[in-house]
Amino acid sequence: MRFVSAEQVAKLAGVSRSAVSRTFTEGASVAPATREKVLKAAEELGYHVNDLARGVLLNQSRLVGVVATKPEIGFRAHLTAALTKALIRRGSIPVLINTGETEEELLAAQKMLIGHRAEATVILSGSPPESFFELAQRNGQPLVVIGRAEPDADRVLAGNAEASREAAEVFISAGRRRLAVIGSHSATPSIAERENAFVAAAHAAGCEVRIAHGRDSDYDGGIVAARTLFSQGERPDAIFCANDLLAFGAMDVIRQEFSLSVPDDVALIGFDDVPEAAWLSYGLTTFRQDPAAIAARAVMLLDRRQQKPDEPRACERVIPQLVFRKSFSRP
Amino acid sequence: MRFVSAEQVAKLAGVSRSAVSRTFTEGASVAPATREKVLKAAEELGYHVNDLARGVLLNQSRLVGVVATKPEIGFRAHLTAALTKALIRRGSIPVLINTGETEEELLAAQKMLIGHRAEATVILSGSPPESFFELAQRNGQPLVVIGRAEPDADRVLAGNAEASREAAEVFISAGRRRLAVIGSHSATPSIAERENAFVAAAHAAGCEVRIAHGRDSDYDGGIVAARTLFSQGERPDAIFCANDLLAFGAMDVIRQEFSLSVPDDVALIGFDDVPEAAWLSYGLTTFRQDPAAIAARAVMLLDRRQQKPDEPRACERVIPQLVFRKSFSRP
DNA sequence: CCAATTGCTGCACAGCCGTGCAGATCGCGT
DNA sequence: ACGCGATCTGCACGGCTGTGCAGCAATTGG
Repeated sequence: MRFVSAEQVAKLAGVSRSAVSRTFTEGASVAPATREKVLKAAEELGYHVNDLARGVLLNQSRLVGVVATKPEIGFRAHLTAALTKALIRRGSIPVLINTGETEEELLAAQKMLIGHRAEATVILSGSPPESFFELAQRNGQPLVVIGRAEPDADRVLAGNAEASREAAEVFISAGRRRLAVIGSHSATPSIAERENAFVAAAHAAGCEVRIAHGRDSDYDGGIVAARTLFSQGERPDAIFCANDLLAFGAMDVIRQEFSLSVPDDVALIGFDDVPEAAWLSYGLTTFRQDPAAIAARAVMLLDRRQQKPDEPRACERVIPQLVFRKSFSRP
Repeated sequence: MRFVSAEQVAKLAGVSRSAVSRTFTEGASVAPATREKVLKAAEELGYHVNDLARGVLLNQSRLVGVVATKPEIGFRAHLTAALTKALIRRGSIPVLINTGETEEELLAAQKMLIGHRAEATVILSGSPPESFFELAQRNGQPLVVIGRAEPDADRVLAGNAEASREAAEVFISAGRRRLAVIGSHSATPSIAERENAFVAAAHAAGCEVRIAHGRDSDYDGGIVAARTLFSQGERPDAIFCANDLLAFGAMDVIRQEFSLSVPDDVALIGFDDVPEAAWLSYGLTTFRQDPAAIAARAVMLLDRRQQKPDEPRACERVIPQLVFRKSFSRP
């Protein structure tokens, strides 16, 4: 199987190979007539520029790595989808690196990206080892990190701290005093930040906060965290969950296992506003994060970095907005 | 920014460039001693084989396109994740083509894949236009289609018909007679097949079936379909939903808006067994599809096709299995 | 000790493209 | 008619790699 080469197109069109190349190169100088001839011949033969060869020459491809653990879960799924779509619109080729549990797989994938001279890498989640950043640095791979304060890379951050503080405030001003927060043992930096900021804000207002952790930041995590909160100690009347999945698990346990009412007995606030939050069974009050907006910022940072490689690291902020639903009404 | 080239490694190691190339080429003949020298020099300089140049020569890259619409939704999210993981394990580079709504975007993405000499393309969903298959065919791009009986490509199919028939049978043998099925107007081939097979099986058993459609095959689709089913005409006592999301929407409407009981008043069976099906609020009886198994079959087909390009098209089947939960108990 | 085989190595070429440079063509003003 | 500038074209080079082929050293067998 051989692909059509520019040589063949040139021959058919009766021009030199350079003319063909220039026809398909942005901003090159070709006479409209030859351009026309070339395009016709290319169409006839089914010619496609060999981006590999082009990449060899320019020493860069249009690949952009998207690194995520469990990209099928919760908000990350939406973020991944939004990001790939934005990248395609930009003319890039999104490579989804679904890093399993092992570090080797991640590093192997990174080497593939470097081998293919990827343009940049976007990190959605997971905590890559130091060597990851080192390798990227060493090979001039621009990095964009989402939701994590990595100082050596451009980053897009959500206002986790601000939002979490707001959660504490609205709970307290609604008269709730027995606060709790649900996080996880395998917390990403975002999850941890939300938990800590909530606790700090509550303390600042003179409120104690019970803390419960699931194993992961998912539905099951919410289940076990809520069970511990309600089976021992003083029962909370307001819980801030570090993401929506945790909140769904908690809500189900509260209602079904402890027969308590949400929001009357217990108020709940989640984070992310995944579509399930609006489902009739849940009606979760939560902080909305717009995946498309975050993706757009990430792409913007990419563009900036490509145009001015030596600019200092930048940081974009996206502010989550509290959406009120049934699980906790506006005070 | 220049990357390290084999030339430089060769110089440092005191060997020819060929030796370097052979060191990094599977199955090439190099003396252990030189190999060692080369590896050491490569390590020191931070050398990575330029896969682009390699690709130019071999006329192929290790990119594999993964085409999906709305890859963040429901079962597709899990399938996408499983597939990318399997591809990475295989040493391929998964490129996630998130086709927006427009056909142009899809075709543009396909051209990028061809331009980069992608090894193959896997289609998860969506209905690519005829020209898509034509272009792939013309450029020798192997195609693997999941969940769709495209005759011109290798394919992985779920036993939609068998499962749907089973759904009808268990409903009927449990004494349910007022059957209904929920599908969608923008049905994928899988969704349509499930709907049709269920209706056919019920008819064969002498049962009428009411049919309701949502706009899309998602939660909102289930909502509107259930509303039409219960606000007019004879109310069904058993509903087969073409996927789990439709079932969740239907279940919420049945319980919350019509105050009926699931499964006492209405039994529900879904399809896919996404994790939400096991959530306490739903407990959905549904057909399990294992994303990892499907992904493994797809990768197997890829391997086969690469080794024997002229083999006739193959078709792998994966059988979904009915998982009983609260929404409908085993008769 | 010599011949034959084996195992490596380096040369040179092929694979496909973008682009600087020099030459060719063309239009235009005088 | 002629000179000049502008526009386009083709040549040749460079970018990085894999591999056939011939040569070389080393090992083995007699």
